[in-house]
Amino acid sequence: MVDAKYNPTDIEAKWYEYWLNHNFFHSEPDSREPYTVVIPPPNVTGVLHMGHMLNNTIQDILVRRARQEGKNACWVPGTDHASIATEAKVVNRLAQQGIHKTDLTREQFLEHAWDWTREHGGIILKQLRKLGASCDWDRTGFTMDEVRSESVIKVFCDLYNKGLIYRGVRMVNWDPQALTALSDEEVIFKEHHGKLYYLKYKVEGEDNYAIVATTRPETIMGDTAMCINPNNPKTEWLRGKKVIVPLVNRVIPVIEDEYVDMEFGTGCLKVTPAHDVNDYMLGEKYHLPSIDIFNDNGTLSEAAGMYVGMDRFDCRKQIEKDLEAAGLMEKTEDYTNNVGFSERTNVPIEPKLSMQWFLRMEHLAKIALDPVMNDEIRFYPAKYKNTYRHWLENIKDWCISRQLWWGHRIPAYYLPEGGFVVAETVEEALRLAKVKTGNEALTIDDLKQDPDCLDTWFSSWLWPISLFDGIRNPGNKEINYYYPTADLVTGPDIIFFWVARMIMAGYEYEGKMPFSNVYFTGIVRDKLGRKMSKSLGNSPDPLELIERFGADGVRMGMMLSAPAGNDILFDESLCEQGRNFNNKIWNCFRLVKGWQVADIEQSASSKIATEWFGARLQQTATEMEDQFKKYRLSEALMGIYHLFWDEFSSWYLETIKPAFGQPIDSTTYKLTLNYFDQMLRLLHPFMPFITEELWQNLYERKDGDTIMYSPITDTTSYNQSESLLGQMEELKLIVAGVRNIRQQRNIAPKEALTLHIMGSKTIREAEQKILIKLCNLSEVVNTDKKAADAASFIAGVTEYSVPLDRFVDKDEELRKLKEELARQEGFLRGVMAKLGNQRFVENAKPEIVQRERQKQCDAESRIAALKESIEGLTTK
RNA sequence: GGGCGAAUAGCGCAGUUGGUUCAGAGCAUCUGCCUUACAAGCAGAGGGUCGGGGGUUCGAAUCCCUCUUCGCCCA
Repeated sequence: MVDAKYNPTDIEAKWYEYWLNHNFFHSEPDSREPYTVVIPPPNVTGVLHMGHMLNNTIQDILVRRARQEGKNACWVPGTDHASIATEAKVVNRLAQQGIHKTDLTREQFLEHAWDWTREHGGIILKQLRKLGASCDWDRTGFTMDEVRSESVIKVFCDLYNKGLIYRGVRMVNWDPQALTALSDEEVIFKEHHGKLYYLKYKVEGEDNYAIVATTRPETIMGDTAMCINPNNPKTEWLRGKKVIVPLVNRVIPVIEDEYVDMEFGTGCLKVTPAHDVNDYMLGEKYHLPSIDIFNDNGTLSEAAGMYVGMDRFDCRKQIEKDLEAAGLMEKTEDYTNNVGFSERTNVPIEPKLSMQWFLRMEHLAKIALDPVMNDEIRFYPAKYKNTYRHWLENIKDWCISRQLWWGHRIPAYYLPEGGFVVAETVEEALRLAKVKTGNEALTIDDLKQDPDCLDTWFSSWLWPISLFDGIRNPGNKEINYYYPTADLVTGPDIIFFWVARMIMAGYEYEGKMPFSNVYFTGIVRDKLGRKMSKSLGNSPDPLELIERFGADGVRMGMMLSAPAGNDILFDESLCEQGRNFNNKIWNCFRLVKGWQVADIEQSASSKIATEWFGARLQQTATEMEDQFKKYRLSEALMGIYHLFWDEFSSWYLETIKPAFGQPIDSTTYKLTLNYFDQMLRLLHPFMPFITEELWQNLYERKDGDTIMYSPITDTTSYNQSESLLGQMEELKLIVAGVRNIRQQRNIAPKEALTLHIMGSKTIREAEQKILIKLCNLSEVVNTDKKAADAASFIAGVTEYSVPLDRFVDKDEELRKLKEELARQEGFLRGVMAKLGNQRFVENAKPEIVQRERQKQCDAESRIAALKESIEGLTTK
């Protein structure tokens, strides 16, 4: 223990291994109160980014704190299979090897996907260990492992049998790159700067044109009607007519519907039922034909009849030219609109009619709304309740099928004679098929399983249940013990994707909420407020940060300015602050453990200091308890930070510190170690490594001891000694006053000063000793008469002065006194105005009025003292 | 276009039911210090009238209205 600087690297590795070797993170059901957290599963092949750092630091803090509170804490880690993202990566890798996905069988492709998962999988979980995450690694789950997969299939069948899952043709969000449908939640709307094209539709049998404004001229091949608003006088002339689609020369009817926005464009809307959600609804309503002009990959299909095989955006450019050449384009305008992009592949979504599986949401939304609205499940911050309600009240059915192979294959089996059955196994499917068809000759080979797989979120929503095998084995020991989980820590961006759906699944399958509290973290941004992204290159490498500042330092950096729900503007200097704090703790430890201890009597000043700090520590512990309850983690951290650095290091240690070469009395020493121990425990959830290191070295410990299971300070018996705390605060003010005088007059710390206490104020001798020590005073004297050349200050309601002789600058002193006098008089005027207001005295609560009278009293005595001093200086 | 939220010190934030000198702590800034644990440190200082306007009240950062600006979600 000689290093003047704290070196985290070795220490962190050492203790993490120690914790693992002793199985300290592992939980089994027992008689203690459970405290369960399930990790928001990151993508199995992802790598750690700053968002994970924040999120997992918070979880670890909560879990470690719960452990110290004597709960049976269980933090279950795991990953999800990230259907689209992983499949895309595997497809890319195959492409580099010259292999096309369609060249492979499903089984061959999945073998490649599993290879990929084995190669890249779980890196992120290893990285979390560097952060100090105290996950129960034995319980690591994966959405595609056996337990989770069977759970997903079982739930699908169950919901199907309940009539909540159906198959149907709907307009879905199609990702032409990933070649799959997406749910509404996976579409991100972005501003797109494009053009508004004004196309000329010739009116059949007339020499007139109707003008249609559109952002997507390439879809005209799919037009099957033109629509006007029946209330619009400008378009009235088109009523009942037919128009001719430009270039295509198809004759389409003009229909009328109030849906059309009269203000937009020309008031004429082209209707393309196959390629626009709203047009689709019009198509349904008026029984319009639907012409699907796109292939799955976004190129023009045979049905378009023109531009076949051309990409949709190339086609837009080409058709613009062709329309102009044909004189059918009136004009174009610059136009900005919102276009949906795929969350995963970032290509523009193509609305597409297709056959998909859907989950009805009405029932699930209903059971999920109330628990949040009535605070059975609490959101932090609570403002997200509104967002949540709004979504649930406007919910649409969930498209759960994906045209992918990497995922849980939909357990629907099509029959040779049409129709299908849904079953957990193919054997069961065959049985059902025989019943359904009455055909006993059917074999498994006759059944064709649906090729699609399920949305990844369809497995994630079961996570808090499936991790404890509650779907396959309802009522098992683990699910009974660990469910519902306590806290969920996640980002508000997945409130619909995940949080809401977990609540639905929780009530549907367990009849209980999946968690009691949801802590929504902010988004980690750079210090300019930009989102961290690979393309901007503004995201630091978390592991490199840990190398530079230590995991504890980075954890503290993340927490320092991360109140729940607020974005954090990440700046490395925050980690630096964390590292500095570690260093401070380290050096305090060196100081304290370096003392010689002797069996001598405790000094009166040390007695006061130890009593004061004991009360102060209790106070902070109590405040932290309250802040943890409110999930105000940054404030809890700030509380212990302030206690350790300012109160303990700067005040307490300076007060009890023995003179150079002198030993410390054993009473004070023992208490100091005890305080140190208690503070390390309070700090441990935030900074697990350094606290374990120092805790282990504070006293003799034996193998198997750990701070992880050391209870935090018990505050139940806390009897906050107001007077003890108040007295010390007053002493601090006096010390600050003297130091200020030194500073302003440039008096060296070595120069001993005298302190005069004016008036009748008495300071106990032990307290005087503290003043003498901290201010380097030669003596403290009570006096009525102030020395002529003295600097003075007011602490509380008492005036103190320091005779200065040669140091004093009389004019400067006078100026300061007068300034202070003016301030006090102004304050008194305010108070008097209040007290002079009869309505205040009559209406305000008595204690408020009393408080004002006290203020008046204090101000008057301060003013008197100041006047006296001014007079002393001027008359001399 | 619909909904939600925010605006307090240079910066990012706290401020519970209106009432203690209620305008706060952190970082940053400035000044002086290598004082025998720590310069990754010690000691001290300055800085905002609470986005603008109006109202309720004895009293408003806090409640109401309005305007402005910004953010998020949804369409």
